[in-house]
Amino acid sequence: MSFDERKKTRVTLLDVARHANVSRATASLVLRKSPLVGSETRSRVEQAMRDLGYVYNIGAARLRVERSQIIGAIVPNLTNPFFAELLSGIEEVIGETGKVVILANSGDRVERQATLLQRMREHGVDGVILCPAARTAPALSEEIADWGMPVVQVLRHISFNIDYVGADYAAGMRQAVDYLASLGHEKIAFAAHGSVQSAYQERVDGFRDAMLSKALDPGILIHFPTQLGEIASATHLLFDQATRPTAVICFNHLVALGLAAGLHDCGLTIGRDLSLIGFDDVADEEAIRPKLTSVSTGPVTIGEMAARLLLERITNPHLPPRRVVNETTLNIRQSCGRPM
Amino acid sequence: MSFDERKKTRVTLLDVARHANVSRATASLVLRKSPLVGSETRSRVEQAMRDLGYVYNIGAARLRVERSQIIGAIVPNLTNPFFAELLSGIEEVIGETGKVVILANSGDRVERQATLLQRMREHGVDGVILCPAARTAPALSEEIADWGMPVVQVLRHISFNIDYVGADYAAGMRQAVDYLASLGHEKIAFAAHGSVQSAYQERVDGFRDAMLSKALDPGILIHFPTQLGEIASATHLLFDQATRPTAVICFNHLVALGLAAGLHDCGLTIGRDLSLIGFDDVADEEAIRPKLTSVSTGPVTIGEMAARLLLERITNPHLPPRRVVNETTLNIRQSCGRPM
DNA sequence: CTGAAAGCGCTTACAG
DNA sequence: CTGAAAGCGCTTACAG
Repeated sequence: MSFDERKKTRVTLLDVARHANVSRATASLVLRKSPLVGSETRSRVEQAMRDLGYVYNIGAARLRVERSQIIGAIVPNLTNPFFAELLSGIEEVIGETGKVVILANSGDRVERQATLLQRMREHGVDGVILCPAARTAPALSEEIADWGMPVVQVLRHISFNIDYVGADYAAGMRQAVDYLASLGHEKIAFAAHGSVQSAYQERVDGFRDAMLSKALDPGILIHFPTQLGEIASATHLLFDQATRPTAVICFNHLVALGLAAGLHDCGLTIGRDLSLIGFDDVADEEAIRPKLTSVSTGPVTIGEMAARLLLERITNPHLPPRRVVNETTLNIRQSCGRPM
Repeated sequence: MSFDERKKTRVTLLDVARHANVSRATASLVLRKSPLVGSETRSRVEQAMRDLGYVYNIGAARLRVERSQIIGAIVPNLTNPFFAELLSGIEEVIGETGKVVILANSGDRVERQATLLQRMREHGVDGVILCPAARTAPALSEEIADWGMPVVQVLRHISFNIDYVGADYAAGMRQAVDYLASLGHEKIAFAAHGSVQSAYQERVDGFRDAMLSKALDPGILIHFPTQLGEIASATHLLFDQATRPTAVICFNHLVALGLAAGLHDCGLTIGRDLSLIGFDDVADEEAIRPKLTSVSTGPVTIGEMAARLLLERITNPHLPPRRVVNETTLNIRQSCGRPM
């Protein structure tokens, strides 16, 4: 059968019904597994579907029923393995329910994010999981409420009126600082990175608070370039400070990777000349030598939780907004030692 | 306005038309930017859309018109950064056209892949980019043809009847072998990994052919565990062979990462005690020390090309099947030296 | 440039 | 358990 012939012979539910000698209504009931239809009839209809090669048309069904079976996911960066793991968690639990996820990359840009949200509304998504771009106006939450669109924020948040799933970044910083302090470190730097948003702020504030509570100076805060390739060659920034740090806590795994390389290039031995703690604990941390001690935030789990929360929100839109803050754990490996 | 009130007040094209004092047909023409409608009328309608907060319903439009504006993408593994980069290329070019991509993870399992394809058909996707799961029956290509569904295969192929975009893995192997041979290596191992599919076969065959054409023994072929964490601890396999290799070519960047770590654990220095060449050249290669010499396959570019090919296929279904095979390049960095 | 009408493929009361 | 009918929100000839 040629492509064109096929077009006009698309088989519909009515065709199936006729083939099975039932009404279209009955065929529809079979499709949706209603108990109203007898087993003999049911199997006759199912056989007809197979015979004719029937394909359910979700789009047509959606027109009648308020459910598209499509979920949107918007992340600021697809290339970052951290977000890839997040997505994998999301796709896993959404996929299990038979729904489908539309993926989009905002590039951390607000205008593009607006376009994507609009596009998703046009596709009638049942809800979206959004990692808001940096500098997203908090007013977006009111728009979202006006639209009546179920949304959960992941990793970053712009409003308390919308569900949120993230990690306890501040606690993670405390674990890192406490551990380094227990080894005797007092001059601890924070190696920041990327755009300023809630997760950034919580990490920076968490670092400062943790340092202050140990009566240490939280003043060594350095911002590293965005591109992984440039981080290594910016390592010297660590040593251009008024006080030279004996340990560094990294904003995320990209910075950790970059600095691990950069320190090697400087001829320094990690864990001896300088202690290094990573953040996020993506798969790589195990593969670097020395193995990186790192604060784990569990991106896959966060993705799964966000997906579950969204599904609940969809079935029950009137729930009060919830916040799920995942615990962090410090995985102690080989990149920290006592200060020299 | 509450959630429930909103539901019943959904604004339709007819509402817009009435508000703007035109017919529904005219409003529809404005929507699709037809030149048939006068500029004064057009702006009146556009104003009405804004006033009423109209949202275009793609699903409804699709019912009339054969185009869902949805593209499917099926990959065997989301967590692998290589596929994340591929996806980012796909999303980029599909997104530019205003279309949307449905993402799904087959887990490299044939049955799950079948479910996903079915689900995508039900959603009426305009086409799908498929990286076929290992052991996919070639007969799938006939099913796809029967469905009349535009498909392009990426990275792996199961049939010559379907468009394909990949990389010239064999040429990449030749570049790697030639380079090592030029340094004087004769005992070169191939560190394989993962499931057997076309890309696997092409790499293995490419390695063997390249070795034979240099009159070298292609017999040192070792299969490493799937999980990144286990590769490092399996490094000893390299030295359990009848002839001890002086260089290793890795199947992909995961193996390269794992072996780089494992060799370090064995107290060996890469580039001196053993030369190592990576494959795929994901961002990490630059961040490892020593920097890994690696064959680049350009996953982002492949994703972009696959997306473009699919768009062409959709607009012109009768084109003969095409094969786009991307060139590979050898990025020489620091992980290879002369044999000891 | 505009209006009235048919139809895309489904679901959902409603009456039997 | 089944049939006839209305309707979801759009597009597309067709006639003006």
